[in-house]
Amino acid sequence: MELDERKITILKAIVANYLETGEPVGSRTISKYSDLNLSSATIRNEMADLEEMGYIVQPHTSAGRIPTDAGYRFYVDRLMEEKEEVEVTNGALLERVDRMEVLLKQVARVLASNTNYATMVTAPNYAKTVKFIQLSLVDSANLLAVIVVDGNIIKNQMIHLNVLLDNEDVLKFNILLNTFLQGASLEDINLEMIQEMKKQSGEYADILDHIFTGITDAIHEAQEVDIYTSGATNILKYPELGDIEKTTGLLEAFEDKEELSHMLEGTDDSENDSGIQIFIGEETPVQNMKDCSLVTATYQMPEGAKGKIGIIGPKRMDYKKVVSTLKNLTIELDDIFKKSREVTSDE
Amino acid sequence: MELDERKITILKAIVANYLETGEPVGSRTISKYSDLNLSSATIRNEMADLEEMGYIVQPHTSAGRIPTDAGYRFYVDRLMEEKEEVEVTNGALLERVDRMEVLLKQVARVLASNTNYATMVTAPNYAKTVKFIQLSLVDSANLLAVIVVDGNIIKNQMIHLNVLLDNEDVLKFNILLNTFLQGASLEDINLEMIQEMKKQSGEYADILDHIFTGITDAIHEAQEVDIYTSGATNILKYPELGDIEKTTGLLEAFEDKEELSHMLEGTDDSENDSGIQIFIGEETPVQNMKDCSLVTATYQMPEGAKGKIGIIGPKRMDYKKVVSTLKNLTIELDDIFKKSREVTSDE
DNA sequence: TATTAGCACTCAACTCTTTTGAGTGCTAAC
DNA sequence: GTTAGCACTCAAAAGAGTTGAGTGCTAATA
Repeated sequence: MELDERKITILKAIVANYLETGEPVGSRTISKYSDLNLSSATIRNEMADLEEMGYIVQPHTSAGRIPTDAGYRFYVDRLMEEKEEVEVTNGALLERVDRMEVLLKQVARVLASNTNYATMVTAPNYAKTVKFIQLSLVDSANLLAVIVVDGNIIKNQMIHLNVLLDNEDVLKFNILLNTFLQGASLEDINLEMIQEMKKQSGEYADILDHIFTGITDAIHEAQEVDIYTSGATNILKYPELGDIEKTTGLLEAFEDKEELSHMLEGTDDSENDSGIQIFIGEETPVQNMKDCSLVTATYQMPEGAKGKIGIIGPKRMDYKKVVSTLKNLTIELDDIFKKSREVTSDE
Repeated sequence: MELDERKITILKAIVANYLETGEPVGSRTISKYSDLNLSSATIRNEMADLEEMGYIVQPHTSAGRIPTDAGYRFYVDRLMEEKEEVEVTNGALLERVDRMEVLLKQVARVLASNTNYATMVTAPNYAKTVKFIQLSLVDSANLLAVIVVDGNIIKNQMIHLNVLLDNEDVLKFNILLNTFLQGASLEDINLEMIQEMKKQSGEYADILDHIFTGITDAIHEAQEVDIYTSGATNILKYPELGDIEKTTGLLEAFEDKEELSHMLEGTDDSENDSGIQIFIGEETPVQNMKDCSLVTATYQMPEGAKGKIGIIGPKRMDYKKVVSTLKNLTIELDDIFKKSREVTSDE
């Protein structure tokens, strides 16, 4: 059987209507709604064909049709023309904020309240190299290590001492650490390097051990992907997601930040020029989301670092709106990062 | 009417039974369950009295009784004998962790999975004074401000420069800042102080402005109470919380970290020696929780700083278990802090 | 040959009624 | 003061009927 022009028109009408109403779509509705001027009987015949081809199903005999995953997929890939007008919200969407963390939290929050879906945003993942490292003596027992990695991500580590150091000692350590570590990527810092540093530090080798533990801790932490979520409760607004168990599962998945960030990082955006990916139902990378759709976008910083934005909603989410919102948002983000770079001038 | 011994026994039996089953308790159940050896008719008479006194109600005629808020309150205050045996989980409950943040997250998580309620933990709130402040030149355009406040809470702020500074300038600033700010409580830092510093800084007054904005930002942030939550989805396990709307409201309240931490900080623990407080139904400080109970505990650090732990569950939560778990937990926390203090020696 | 009108059929959802059973309050007897 | 007994209540479950949107099929139509 062939998917001719008319069948496509009908499929599109069905999906569009279902996205709007959430109710199974009947033949008579299409007969009136579309400008095909066909009787409901003809539509019925076509619908039977579309069902056979796997694009739509009936929830039960004598009900209208709803799209299958394949139906949504076809709609998203081929039928959905995006809203081309730029959103009015643009510009006012985000206040300018300096701290990355605050900015991303806000992105998640604004996006959730704009779309009424659950949202998540990961911090950009750099190929992290150490840019600056400094130890300071806070008091006689505590040494503070501050590590700045590429992209101005700052990590602190308080190191407890059981020997007395004076400021001169600390200065020496600082020189030693910076000589070795500045510009090193986090993977470069291995046992060998540590051994070498210990050798050069002479009498302070023991303390260095202590310090190193602190620093590697901080580095590990810097490597973890931060993720911010918002709008979890929006999930409850879509009762078609079914029973409480499913909802619970979803919310649990949404609470598990680690799994979420892995999931987002795992999405591959290489082949898609806009950086936007849509996962429908079973296509989602996490079992608990198989009754939902996931839309992800990638934003990019001037340094090349990338972060992800994700939206989880029901399969009948407003894909058009979500995609266009995400596009605008990534553009705006790119803009903010570019501007903030101009202000700070070059490195 | 008087609340005699027998009425108390019956009330206790009713509450205990309802906590266990979640079903309204009938007279026949009590007649068999308790060792009073009274017929159900007698129990019925007593129950009518208890209802009149406001301790129990019938959800509808011809149903058994359930406790009112007053009934729960009486049970909690007078009838509940705590489990005195120490929990087996004690000791293994928490791995030792160095970073406060990680530790508290774990507390929330462990507590949620142990109790099956929603949990939250605030970071200890210090009377914060500046302990150490340092500016460092990360590169020509970026100045990093590191501020350590009492209790070794560290805040960073990256300050973008549009003038060139050399290391000597930075050193001057550092001396200036530390002279003025070290030991100052966060409230002390006011306009007057800033004016005075500007005067002394001479030609750099403009830059200082810039720097100050950064520092006050960081200080503000340090004053915010951090809060960690876990087990939000446990709320969905108790359908007696009623319709989806209530549940949504609850979950939303639970997502709003700011409101939550205000709420917890607002609970007054002065008159209770164990530091544990129980809020039942309407007693809870937040409207959305009026169908739940909230149990809070206070833990204490050797420096005197206090933090709160909160548990939200249905009114028919297992108060005994929750209270004893919280007691053990705060003891264990106190222990961890004491130990970590011993190791780091004194300040 | 494609389209359509017409009709019998299906089935979830709704309403209305009946049944069930746990639980009560009251009264009279112990 | 306690209890047996009984009539009464009412939510919840089960059943019966009604409705209406929607279908598939067939025969007539363009």
